[in-house]
Amino acid sequence: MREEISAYKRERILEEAVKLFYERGFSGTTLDDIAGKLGVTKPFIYTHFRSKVELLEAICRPTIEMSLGAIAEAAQQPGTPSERLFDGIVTFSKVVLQRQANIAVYFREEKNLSETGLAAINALRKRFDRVLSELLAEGVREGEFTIPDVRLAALAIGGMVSWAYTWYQPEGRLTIDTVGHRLAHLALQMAGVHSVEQFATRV
Amino acid sequence: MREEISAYKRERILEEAVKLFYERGFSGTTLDDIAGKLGVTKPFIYTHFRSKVELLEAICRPTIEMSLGAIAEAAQQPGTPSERLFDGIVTFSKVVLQRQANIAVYFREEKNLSETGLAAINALRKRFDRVLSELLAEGVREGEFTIPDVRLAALAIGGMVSWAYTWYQPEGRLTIDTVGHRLAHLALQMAGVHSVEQFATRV
DNA sequence: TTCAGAATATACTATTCGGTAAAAGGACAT
DNA sequence: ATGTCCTTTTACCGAATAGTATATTCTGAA
Repeated sequence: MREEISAYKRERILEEAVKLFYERGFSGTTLDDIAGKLGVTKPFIYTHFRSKVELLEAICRPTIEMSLGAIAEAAQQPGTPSERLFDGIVTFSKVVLQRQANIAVYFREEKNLSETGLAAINALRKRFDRVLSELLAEGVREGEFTIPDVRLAALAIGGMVSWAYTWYQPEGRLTIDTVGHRLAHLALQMAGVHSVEQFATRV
Repeated sequence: MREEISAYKRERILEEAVKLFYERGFSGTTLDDIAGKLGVTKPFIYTHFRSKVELLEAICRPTIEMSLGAIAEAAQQPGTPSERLFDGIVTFSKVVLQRQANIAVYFREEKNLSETGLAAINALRKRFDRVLSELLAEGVREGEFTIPDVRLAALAIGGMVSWAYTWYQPEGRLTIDTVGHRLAHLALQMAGVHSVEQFATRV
């Protein structure tokens, strides 16, 4: 019970912090700013986080973990490589767009992470690239994909999706699901899949 | 003569600034750091730039202008849409990778720009997206491309290429030209071009 | 040699802001 | 009511650093 309340407060701090970091940047946001928006004071934040940088890590790390999780889970699902790639990109896109602010803060403020925090996150990203490359390679082996450079293609697909944090507008013409499906579709085209049409309305 | 020397010094400052901003971030870099690396003092920098933010703008703006220029020039060249898209992506990739640090600093430190500086750059980016979208639309009209959502495809292609600043390693296995050609190739696949092979060794 | 004017440095200010020690407030059991 | 423990605040420090006012040095002309 006590823990639940504490966890809730922690979440509220994170929510406000990511919002402000997203709008004004990490160094453009004061701990007093965050506290002020929450109607509390700065030392209150220090009862939940050791430092400003730890706050940043708490924003970035779980989000990158979710990104990796999205691809990794889809990759080990049953189904053809095309199906798994499609589903993986859809769910990965969902993470990127639902947690747009977290993703943006991570990519922008990476340099402000602690050395250990950055190392941990970098390891996750490496795994992300490996899982995606492996999935592409499997598709090539099974004759579904035509990809001259699998590692580069993985980076290209990952980039295409990650990049969405820079342009997606929640109030715009496209829903998160729509963007996810269209990006997944484009990923299959990049992979040289012939019968892409069948995925048009999938999931 | 006086002006040339002054321009040269200005360039040296910019060179060192972009390097340090790239390595340590904008707010992680002191004007004294930059001056120190150059063997001069802080007020010296102020004889060439009004403020730290102006320095940042001088790093970002010309680079974004070059990106736009790369696509815009290729788009109005003679040739089929496929050829123009291919060439445009190759030269755009070149800008991104040759000016990797500038691009990275821009995307990371955008929030630190002045309101007017940001507005100017945003206008350039809008034009970039429009030019690329228009090129894709033309390819669709002429039957070369198959693209359900042209605007989204433009963002996807732009993102795929821009993203390269996050992973490209100048000392790595791939040259800038190689990456450019492979990304252009992937862009054509995304656009649904059938005979992509003919572009494999183009340029 | 001297003297203007440009180029560059020294030395300083004012402020912002992450972090903390110590006090106050509040809930709850007895 | 009172004492205890947990939560939150008040009040403060010290370091960092963008920007500047003033001094100095250099250069090239006369």
